[in-house]
Amino acid sequence: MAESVPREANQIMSIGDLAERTGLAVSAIRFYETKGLVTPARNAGGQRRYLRSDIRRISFIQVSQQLGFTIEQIRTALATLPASRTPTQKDWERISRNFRAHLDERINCMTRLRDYLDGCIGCGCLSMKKCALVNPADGLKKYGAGARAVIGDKLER
Amino acid sequence: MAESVPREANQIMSIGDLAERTGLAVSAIRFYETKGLVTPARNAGGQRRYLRSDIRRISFIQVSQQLGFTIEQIRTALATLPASRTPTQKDWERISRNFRAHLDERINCMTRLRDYLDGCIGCGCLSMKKCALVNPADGLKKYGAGARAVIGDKLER
DNA sequence: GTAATTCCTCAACCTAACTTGAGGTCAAGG
DNA sequence: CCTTGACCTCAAGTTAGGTTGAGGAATTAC
Repeated sequence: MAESVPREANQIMSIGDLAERTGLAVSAIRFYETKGLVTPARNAGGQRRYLRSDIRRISFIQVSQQLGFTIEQIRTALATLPASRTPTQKDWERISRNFRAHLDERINCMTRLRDYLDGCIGCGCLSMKKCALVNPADGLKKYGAGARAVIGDKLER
Repeated sequence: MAESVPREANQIMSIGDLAERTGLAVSAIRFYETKGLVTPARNAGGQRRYLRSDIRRISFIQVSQQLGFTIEQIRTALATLPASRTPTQKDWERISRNFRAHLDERINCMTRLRDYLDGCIGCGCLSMKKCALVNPADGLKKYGAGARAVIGDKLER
């Protein structure tokens, strides 16, 4: 009896609904919640209830992940969204622009690397000094404990 | 007394030497060995002995990692090098070209994504259908158990 | 010749980003 | 009402790419 109005019409979804809408696993959505990326309301029985606007939020997370951003970076970006009201298109545009800048940087970095590749790996010197491989901007990857050692100028000969 | 000739002059290095030359941690080089990326000889005492050509091999691994290739992809690439002789410049060029192709693909993918970004996240539709975000070529990332679910065409409305 | 390095192996630990499973509750349909 | 499926929490497992540490042997430096 807790919810008399049909959820769908009321723009309110269960976690299963949201999962189906976004293509994410239910467990992943819960995981994102533990990381502070979404904060759904709860109904009387303690079950999560999402708004339709959360679809966009989750989708943003998905896209960002595909672009290689970490959960933490995404969390930071989402934190700039207004908490008091449903984010507007302008809000999303702002975040989008910001991420695009990061993306531009990464594309430039990869392009530079690609252009150096033959002169680098192919040439027989493999000199990292020229390679500009030194600590690529916001790191394509950063696993493991501690920061990845910077590739310095101590190669070959 | 096992090694009378100075190692350096003999083009033979200890793991520590190689680590210093490449900027990698000793532990990382050993790790790469467990993954089949390098297979150094051993001296009488059981210590690893590397050739000068291994510097290039290790460097290639470093570069490839920075470019976002997985250990397995790198292993596969290195496996195409001749085992019987020291790889020539031609050998490295061939691998390099191959990797460059992958890199091109990734750059294209990211560029496409970047160009869609505003029309995607910013526009208010966030339609993944148009985003081409579906399973980016050779995967920017692939963590966790099992393959990442493909972002299908089931978004928003 | 011996002390200080360096190296060896093997097992355990680390982070990121999730998934899986156990044991139990909630909600919707008939 | 009561069964079935969706949800809940919490703990443990997974993969990639390594690092850290213990306990012991080999080299190098003086």
